[in-house]
Amino acid sequence: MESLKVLVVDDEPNIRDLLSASLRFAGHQVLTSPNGTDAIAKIIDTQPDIVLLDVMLPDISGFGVTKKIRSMGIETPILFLTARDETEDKVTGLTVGGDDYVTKPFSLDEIVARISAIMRRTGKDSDGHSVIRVGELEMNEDAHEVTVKGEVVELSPTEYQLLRYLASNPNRVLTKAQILDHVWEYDFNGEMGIVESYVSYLRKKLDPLSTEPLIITKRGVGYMLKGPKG
Amino acid sequence: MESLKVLVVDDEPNIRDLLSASLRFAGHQVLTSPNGTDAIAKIIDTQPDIVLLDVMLPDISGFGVTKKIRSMGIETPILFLTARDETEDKVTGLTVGGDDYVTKPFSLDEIVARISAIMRRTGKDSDGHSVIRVGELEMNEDAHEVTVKGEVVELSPTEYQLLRYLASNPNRVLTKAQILDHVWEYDFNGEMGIVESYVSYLRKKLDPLSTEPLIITKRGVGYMLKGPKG
DNA sequence: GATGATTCTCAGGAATCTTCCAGCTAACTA
DNA sequence: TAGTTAGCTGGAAGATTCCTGAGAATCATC
Repeated sequence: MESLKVLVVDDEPNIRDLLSASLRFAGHQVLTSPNGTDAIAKIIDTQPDIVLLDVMLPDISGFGVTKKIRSMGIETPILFLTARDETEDKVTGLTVGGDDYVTKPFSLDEIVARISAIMRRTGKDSDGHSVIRVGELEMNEDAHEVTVKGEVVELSPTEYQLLRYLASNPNRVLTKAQILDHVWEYDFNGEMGIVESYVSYLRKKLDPLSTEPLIITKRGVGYMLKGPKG
Repeated sequence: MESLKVLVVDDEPNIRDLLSASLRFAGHQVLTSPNGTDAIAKIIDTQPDIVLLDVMLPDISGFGVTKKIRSMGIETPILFLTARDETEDKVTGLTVGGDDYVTKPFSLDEIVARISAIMRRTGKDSDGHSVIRVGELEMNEDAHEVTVKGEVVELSPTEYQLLRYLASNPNRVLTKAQILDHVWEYDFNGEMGIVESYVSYLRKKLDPLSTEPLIITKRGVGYMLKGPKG
């Protein structure tokens, strides 16, 4: 995906920092805003490509911000951030345009994936293919379907996210800490052993279908998904 | 359907926003108008392909707007938006031309379907196929008839709309939130469990006739209607 | 009104997924 | 080679998600 101008709106500095660091690293230009009024001003002023918008803000709610900017004819797609317990009834009507939502606590990979999906749907992403291909592995993001040499592999949500993170960084060693930070929700406070478990699950499902092991262990460093080139 | 120029006339900003977001996302060009006089001016000025016209407007009623523009020889088809409690008598006689009406609160899928139907009838939609085909499933939009391998399946209105939304997006996972936003009326504030119920109803009716399950559950993500390609 | 279809909610249970643990194996080091 | 460390994997408990039958409420039709 090409570089985007992203506006992050959240009153918690931790969340803002987390998201900006991650998105900057992904090559995007990031602006932040701590409340609704400031967000509206920044949206008008800087015209971002996408807005990550917390629903619960100290002054105007995320919905209020949306109404305001939409009434001004600004069509910037929005990814709402909502607490898990306030979703259900309040969320209706959010997914009609190009908009979408994720529940807190989220994982960073989730955010990146949703941004890609929105950009793809709104047609603003030029190289928008929804299929990740690494060697014999193929991930169809629309259908959420994974195949190895054409054979379909059924994965659980976490297995899918882990594989997507690995497949998005082929031929590059990712430490367990990195994997934990990207794939698991940001408030997860378990041990890194869980990454080992899920790598094991993935191997058990993927390796029987592939000609050579897909996920390589770099002892003392981390894991790497081997692609055709490297 | 090719891109249309749509004029949305309603005094409630929420409704205008909802409709414009949805129609813009569907690839149409959208203009909005908050009252009757402004609407008449915009219709004359911009010559839209279709008008979504609220019957209850602050100044001139939707009927008044229609009379006015018809008297000027403008034949633009109109989709009326009426409150449910407005008597049927008032509405009958509206649909004389290519016109049609939906009652508030409507579902977005309903609106999109009605627009397609009008465009088909007035012959302005070139590639207007009224049959949706996905694998063994066939939905005839004109006859409102569903068949699996040629066998007719009787569906309730909601079941039909749900299936149409799924069939319009084959091989693509749709979240329960998306389904709720598109298939159910916009003021529905129940739980997402209702989607599960209706998927269950559909499966009970469709699966006995098909060779393989049509609706796939992607656990933790949503539902998908599986087509022949994927 | 009465009957039947339809919509919607709810709750029990089934299936699946997540997480942790513990014992084991493989790899490195001295 | 033996000791040490890192990584692998089966098992199990607990949580989550999904399915579905039952029933109340509403709507349509005669």
